[in-house]
Amino acid sequence: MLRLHDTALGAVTEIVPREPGRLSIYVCGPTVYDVPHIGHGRQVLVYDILRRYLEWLGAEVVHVSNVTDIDDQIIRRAQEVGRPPDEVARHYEEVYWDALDRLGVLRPTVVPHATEYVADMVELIGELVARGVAYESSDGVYLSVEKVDGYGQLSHQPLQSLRAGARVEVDEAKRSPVDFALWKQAKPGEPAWPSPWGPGRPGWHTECVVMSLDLLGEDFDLHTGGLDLVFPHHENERAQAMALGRRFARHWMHHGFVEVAGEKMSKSLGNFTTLVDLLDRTDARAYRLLMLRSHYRSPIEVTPATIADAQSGLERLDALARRFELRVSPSGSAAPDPEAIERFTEAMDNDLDTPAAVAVIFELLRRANAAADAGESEHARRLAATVAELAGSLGLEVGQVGDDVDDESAALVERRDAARRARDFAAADALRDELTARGWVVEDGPQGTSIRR
RNA sequence: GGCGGCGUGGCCGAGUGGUUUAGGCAAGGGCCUGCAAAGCCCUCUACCCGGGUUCGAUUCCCGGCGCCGCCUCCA
Repeated sequence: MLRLHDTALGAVTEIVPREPGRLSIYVCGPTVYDVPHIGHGRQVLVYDILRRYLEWLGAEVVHVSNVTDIDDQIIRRAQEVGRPPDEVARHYEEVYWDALDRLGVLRPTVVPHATEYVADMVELIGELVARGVAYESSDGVYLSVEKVDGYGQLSHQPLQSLRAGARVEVDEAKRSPVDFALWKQAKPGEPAWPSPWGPGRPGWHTECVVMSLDLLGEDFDLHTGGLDLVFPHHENERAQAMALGRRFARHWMHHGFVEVAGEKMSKSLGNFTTLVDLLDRTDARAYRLLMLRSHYRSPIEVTPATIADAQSGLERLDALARRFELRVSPSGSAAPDPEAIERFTEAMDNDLDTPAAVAVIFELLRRANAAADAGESEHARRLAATVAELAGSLGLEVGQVGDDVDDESAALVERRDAARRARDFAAADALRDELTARGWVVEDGPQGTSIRR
């Protein structure tokens, strides 16, 4: 049974789904005003790994992830580049999905957009106003945080401590500095939708409430996002649902940050690498393995050194796949090792302890090679198949398609084999150098020379 | 100031009140190989500091030091 760290609870707890065998998950998606950085890459990998693992266990996963396509940042960016906001949003959303496809991340089951839900949001805000929890002000509508019992319980920030927080800006329009905007009246030139409070746009915290409840229903299983969304975003979502007396997420899960030199990577610090840049120079699987090797709640350093480290590990997996001619295939092709499967699921069930799960995979890898060296081919095959099965359950595909060998290189391989048969090692070494110069890695096996990139 | 987290071997990174060890990368030695590569075997073996609890603490408690995150832009 899967156990996860629940942010509201502050502890690891058993995840009991609303409906047995069916997990409803809402993942806070991107605001599409800029290119995604590798921190976003970590986010989507964390939830891709969770989803794939659940599906591998046999659960049905309904994975909803929103796109915020109207927001202050998008408007600002649109003004900077002199384009309409919707065009800016469409552009960056396209960049986002392209990057995710390259990362090998599954698309969500449903992708709602904020702009598709404005009418529903207006309705929800209206209910909050009718209940006296929200109020209209000079520039929009705000939620009166004091009126929500239990505000601060998700982030463990008592209201008093928030009031004391010196960073809260005093805003004339708000009755209390901790109140937050549900509806923002449009300034001239800004995109606007009709509402009882004048033309404008919804505040950020409302869309996820409306969309998650609409697509997953009350009491859905899991709401997730980055640690920085705990407060205020998720706290404020929760406040709206509670103010309406609607059951919201059963569990909350938050992941840690990608760091650079010990500091959080973020747009505001400007210390980010874009996901596209990373993918241009790194095997996407190496990035996934790098993420898998640390726990999802821990900070992680992404540097050329840590990526190279993961790449080396990945190469061992690929070498195993070559040795056993493994192909990524649906489970069942070879009977996996039950004891290893058990240790693997034990690790994963323990709050997604992927480092321990990866350790199981690498131990199997070593044992598979050792068994093959000892001539125990059946046993070795079984272990190797388990490696492919378990790695695959985390979205780590080993044994991908072979390299296309051009005719000239193939001819060089043949000449090298001939030279080696003739024990003309000087010629064989020269041919190897030639192949190396063409970018091939040359390996001699029992069946002769083989090359790969 | 409030709340939360972290400090493990050359590096990354799990975990545990003691007895057998995470795992990966790197390094060194060996086996294999015509030489390599790949693979296997071996070695390097640690828990920030001080106090407490305990027969015994890296693991629990208290204090300290250092680092990080959130406190309404943020994955």
